Amino acid sequence: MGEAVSKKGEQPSVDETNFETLNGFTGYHLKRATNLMMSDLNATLKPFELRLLSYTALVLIVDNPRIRMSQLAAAMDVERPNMVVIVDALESRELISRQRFETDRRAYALNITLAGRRLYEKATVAVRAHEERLTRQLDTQTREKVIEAMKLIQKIRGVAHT
Amino acid sequence: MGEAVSKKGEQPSVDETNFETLNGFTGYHLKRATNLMMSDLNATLKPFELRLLSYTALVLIVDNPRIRMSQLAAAMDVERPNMVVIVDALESRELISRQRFETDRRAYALNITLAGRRLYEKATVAVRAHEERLTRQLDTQTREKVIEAMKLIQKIRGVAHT
DNA sequence: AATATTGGTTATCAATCATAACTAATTATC
DNA sequence: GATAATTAGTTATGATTGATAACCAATATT
Repeated sequence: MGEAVSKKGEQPSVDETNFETLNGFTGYHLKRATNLMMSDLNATLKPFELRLLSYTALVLIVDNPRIRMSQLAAAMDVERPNMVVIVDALESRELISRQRFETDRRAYALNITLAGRRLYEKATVAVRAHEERLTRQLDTQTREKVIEAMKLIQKIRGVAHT
Repeated sequence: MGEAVSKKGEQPSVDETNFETLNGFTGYHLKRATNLMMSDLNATLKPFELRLLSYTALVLIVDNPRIRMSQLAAAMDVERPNMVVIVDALESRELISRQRFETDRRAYALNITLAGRRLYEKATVAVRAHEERLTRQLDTQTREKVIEAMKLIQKIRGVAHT
């Protein structure tokens, strides 16, 4: 990206790219920073054989014992069919357990297993380090301000629509 | 979405999801806000039959007359083969033109056409409105601070690696 | 001149994400 | 209390996106 080497003195100076217009867009910067963070996060999770979505599922199951698959899917903004694959993978590694609800025998109660909790703990240490690494250059106040701003953006109802 | 309720003495209380841990992560908020913005942006661009990447290509070609495809691909962090499809589509709509370089006859100089510029202008008005709509709740100072923060994050060299 | 490299292309493949349709169980309706 | 409608989870499938390998033509390197 970005910094190109000034090779030769050609006429149209083909070597440097002008990002003028894009630089004016908040969304542009947001997307690029997010891409970087997500890529780094995935690399961070790889040693645990977790990916963004499977780790997120783990976290939500830890924080929400006996959560249902559909609730988890809604919380993660993932289609239910895709949630099945994620949950299947976690269960086959015995990181979580499925248990029928007695009150509603269609649904499963998802719970973390002991192994799951251990992996969660270790992965979360790594994730916090990753977060610290990538936001180190921001002072605490800035970090909070950024989070507040992101929350405000999320409050918007999609105005333009599909 | 959900505010966590730590009500006690209830049953599983399946209705509210606890996002405690995720809420502590900057990357989580960044990703959600970005997803929302990108989704809204795509909806914004749809009337112009443009998508994130094709619009970005248009912008960069406007700002960088005679840019090469490979330079464009590098600027957009897109693999060259995928760049071809984007450029093909724009060219077949006669929004841009390909022209061989005399100095290097392997490469194409990409230029905006008149129709391309007109579409660019219209689309950019819509994009600016979209930006304004989604960041209206942030005062100017906050907006700048956010952009600065995103730039800082992008400065980081990916520490964890593939 | 022979070789390596670069710009662009084609074909292909893997990963991601969404949709339709199905079952079993529950809830709603009459 | 039977029937219809809805919900939870699942299966199969399809569309879209993004990445890789191999190739041709032109330039650069030695």
